Amino acid sequence: MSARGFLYGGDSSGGGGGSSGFNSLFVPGSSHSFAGSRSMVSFEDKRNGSSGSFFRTVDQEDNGDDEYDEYFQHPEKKRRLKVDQVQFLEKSFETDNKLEPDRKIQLAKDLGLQPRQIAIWFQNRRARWKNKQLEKDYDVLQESYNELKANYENLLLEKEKLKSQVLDLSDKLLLQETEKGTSDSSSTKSPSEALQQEQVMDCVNVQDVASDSSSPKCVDGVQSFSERGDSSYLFEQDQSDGSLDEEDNLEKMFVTPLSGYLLPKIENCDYPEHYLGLFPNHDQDQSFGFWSY
DNA sequence: TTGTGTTTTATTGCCTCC
DNA sequence: GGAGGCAATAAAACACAA
Repeated sequence: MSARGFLYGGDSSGGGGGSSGFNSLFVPGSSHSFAGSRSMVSFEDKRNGSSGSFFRTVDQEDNGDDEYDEYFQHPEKKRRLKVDQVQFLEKSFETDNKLEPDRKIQLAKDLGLQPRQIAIWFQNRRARWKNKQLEKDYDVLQESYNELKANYENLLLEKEKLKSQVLDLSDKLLLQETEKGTSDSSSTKSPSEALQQEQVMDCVNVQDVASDSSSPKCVDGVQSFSERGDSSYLFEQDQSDGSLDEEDNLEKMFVTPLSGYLLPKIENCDYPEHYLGLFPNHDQDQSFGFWSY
């Protein structure tokens, strides 16, 4: 048995103590609320409701002698605090949830309770408050998770949309390349060719993608031009030229909408090979395997 | 009325601080 | 080493549906 467990004026081991200890401490007419008390509510209050205690007991108000007799026969019973007492303690708890010794003594006097009971009440109240806080934290986290999940699902939808858009554009470019191979070598574009190229360039909107901070980044060792800071990566096939400096190169490039690759704008509609050749594993099943969010 | 789940009061053991 | 806090737990009191 701990020293603290002994504070109720009786034997606290296993709810023991019995009425003998209580009776020996009971002082009829005493002005001290704590004299002889070992249960939740001072027994002195039951004997003399007008004593120094701020509150009377529930039983005293409600039932009178029957309950009083029961108390003497079963003084070990646990008693709940009165509503007024709880409200008083709640207000005190709102002021400060820690209990200094002086405040504990004062509250005990005001409420006609044992200082130990005040300490226990604050301890249990802090535990309840902590649980409430945990519940609130959980709700906040849950809400945050739901928001992230919704964002993620929206990004997946956007990804699929962009994916189909790129495939559609690739088809158009391949078709364009095929038509070019079968037509004469004239440098003049047919109206349909010009329209197709215009559509491609409209869809590949450099500003939209480059300024979108939420755009996915390419991974798996594939770096964009801006990450690499080295234009040679994208011009390896044209290095024989050697006449272009970087400023000239930048003016002739565009950023791919999906991965942020910086690719050369190629005149005469011949960039299907260049465009597609810069995507790793370009086929319909794997061409987007380097995406990550 | 009774069985059951929840809340409240209280104890115990361990830990930290002074 | 004592005082006090906390987590885990017991047990009484309470709420409520069947």
